Amino acid sequence: MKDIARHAGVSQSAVSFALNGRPGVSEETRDRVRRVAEELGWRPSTAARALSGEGAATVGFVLARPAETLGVDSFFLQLVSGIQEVLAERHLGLLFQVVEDVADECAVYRRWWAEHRVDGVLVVDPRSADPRPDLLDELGLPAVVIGGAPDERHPGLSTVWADDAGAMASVVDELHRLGHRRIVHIAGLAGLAHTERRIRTLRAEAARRGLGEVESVTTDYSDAAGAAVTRRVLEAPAPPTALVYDNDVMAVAGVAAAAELGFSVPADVSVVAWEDSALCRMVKPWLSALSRDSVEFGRTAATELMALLDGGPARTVRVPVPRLIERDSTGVARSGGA
Amino acid sequence: MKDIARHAGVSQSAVSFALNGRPGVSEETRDRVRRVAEELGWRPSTAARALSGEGAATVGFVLARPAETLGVDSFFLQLVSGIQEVLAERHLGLLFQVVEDVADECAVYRRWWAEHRVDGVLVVDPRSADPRPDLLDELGLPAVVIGGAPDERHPGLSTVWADDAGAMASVVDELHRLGHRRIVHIAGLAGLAHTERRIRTLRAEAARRGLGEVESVTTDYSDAAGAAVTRRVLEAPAPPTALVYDNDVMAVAGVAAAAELGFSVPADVSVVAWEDSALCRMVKPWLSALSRDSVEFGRTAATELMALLDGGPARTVRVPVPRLIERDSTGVARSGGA
DNA sequence: CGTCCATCCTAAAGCGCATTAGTAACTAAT
DNA sequence: ATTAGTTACTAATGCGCTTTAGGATGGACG
Repeated sequence: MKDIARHAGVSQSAVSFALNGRPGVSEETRDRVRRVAEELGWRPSTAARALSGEGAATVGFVLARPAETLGVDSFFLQLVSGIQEVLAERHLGLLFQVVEDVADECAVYRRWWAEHRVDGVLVVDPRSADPRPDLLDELGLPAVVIGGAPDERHPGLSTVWADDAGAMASVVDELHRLGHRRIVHIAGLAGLAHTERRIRTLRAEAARRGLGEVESVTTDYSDAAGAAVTRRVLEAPAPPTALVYDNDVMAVAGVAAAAELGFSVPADVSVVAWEDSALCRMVKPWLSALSRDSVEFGRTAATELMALLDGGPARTVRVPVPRLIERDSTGVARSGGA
Repeated sequence: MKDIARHAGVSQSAVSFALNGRPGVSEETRDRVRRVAEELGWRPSTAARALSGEGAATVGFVLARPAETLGVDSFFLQLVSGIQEVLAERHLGLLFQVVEDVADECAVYRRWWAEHRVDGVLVVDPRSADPRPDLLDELGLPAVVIGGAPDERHPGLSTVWADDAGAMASVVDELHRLGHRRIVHIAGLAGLAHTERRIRTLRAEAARRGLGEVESVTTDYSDAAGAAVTRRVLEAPAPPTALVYDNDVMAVAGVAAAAELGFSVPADVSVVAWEDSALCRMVKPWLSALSRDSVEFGRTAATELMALLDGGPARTVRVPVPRLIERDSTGVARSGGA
């Protein structure tokens, strides 16, 4: 900046005013300064900017997952990709960290906050008794919770969520229409907010329709868990005629497990995967799946965070309800399903 | 820090010396300062540190992939996870960015450099005529190239690589032993260095053994491409008896495509996937695959980068050769394979 | 007893930017 | 012609830290 000032024949402050669109310099000077800056390939030092109170031009994203669990999961990469798209427009950086659990995640937030490393964070995998919103409130760190339910207890946090309840209802609706009466839900991690929301909704919808046996089994999202639970429920005395899996990986593993037990899909048992991906079209039969646009989800979340950073109010935004794509793994229930 | 100085009854400089392990303060004072800092929950402001010449305490990682391509790929997430593990020990941040292509990637490096945002970068997917090493050399940005071949033209860059040539040789070896003579390699992206290395090695190994027909077809790593190429080569007059896929996704899609054409695996055609993952055990038959430890790969790369940041010399490190895990998709060639 | 050197510490400068207070020139109002 | 107001700029300060250049004290040594 000193160089620019010299080349343009003005003071450093004038340069600062000119480049930041602040009043106090003539349009003519502003243009000249801009040109010189361009020529010299100047870019503001984020460190200096941050130090003089402008914020770090960075947002944080923590993924709390044991390293081994980071398997075949397209969701997060797509989410991040969408986030980036929006952040890049403003040249905001994304500080990314993978940790073991939520406690570590909180520690990371504290550190980032103390070190003034980030201006805000994106929180994923909200839980039922989640310490993170409280912490972020306490730290005053702007944050967007991705995938949480609207939360009135933390008016400072924005929320971007998909309507799992509506999606689950549509699945139950369709399965009921196809004659299914015994549905088992192979759910995700027990603590997660959306897992519990799906479980509650399934129960409610089943009750509303007078379906007898619905069951939700929580898992760790792994293919192994998907296969194991599938075997267990299909070997029970009165096996279900429909299985709803909370992710694509478990659904695929489940179909394989069912086949081994002599169950054919969809003749003997229908399968729905929550989360559509290439995976769903890589197995036979192609899996019916709940599809949503994860990239767009990320875009929305990032947009909300930027609004928050600009001083806007916290908001709760709902992305479109995941839509059930019917492929070949769902069909009319065997023997009336009763 | 001012607070600490006041509480401890010393000057700010003394505090700085004490906390950074610099000489110039007594052990007693050092301890006292440390205690006070602890009590006050002090953490250095990275911005201030960076501004006074200490570096940004951050390394960069750019993934040049169109958003849609970010599908079912466990490799990168695992790699990043390994990287993090090492960086976290030193409280180094990871600035992550997804861009469309290499040109954009270069632009990101330039920006990060100009903004003093990162102390070094990790480069993935090296290409055959890659502009990045030159750029990084020019900028003087410490960098580790992940997955490249040793490169004497850029003595400033460290390289961490897996021996694709050795791995490919072992695959050809095994397939040859099983009686296969016609092998098709469904390769990855044409420009990538490791793609070309694998193609060259396949050709060389085939020639060495007098195998006639080997072919490598480059793709975009997608399931669609995997299926399409598989159909094409299997419908040819003299179809191959063995298929080597450059990733797990294409292999799975390929097996499905083969089945549709009436080819049974491994009776009619053997399949090897380059990259082992849960996916390989989610289809029938389980896929034989080249397995490597991607998390460890990430750890190694991060370790090398830190060595570079500490002023160490650039090095070339080879991680263990991927090992062929034989499962159920490989077998003796049909009708002698000839 | 004075000199020299360590040791332990302080004062002050500087990193690159934003910002506030201040100045000079010029215009409009009294 | 004096004052107030406006515009276009400059000087100077501070953000939180590191680092360099001293300053004070005390012990060893001639």
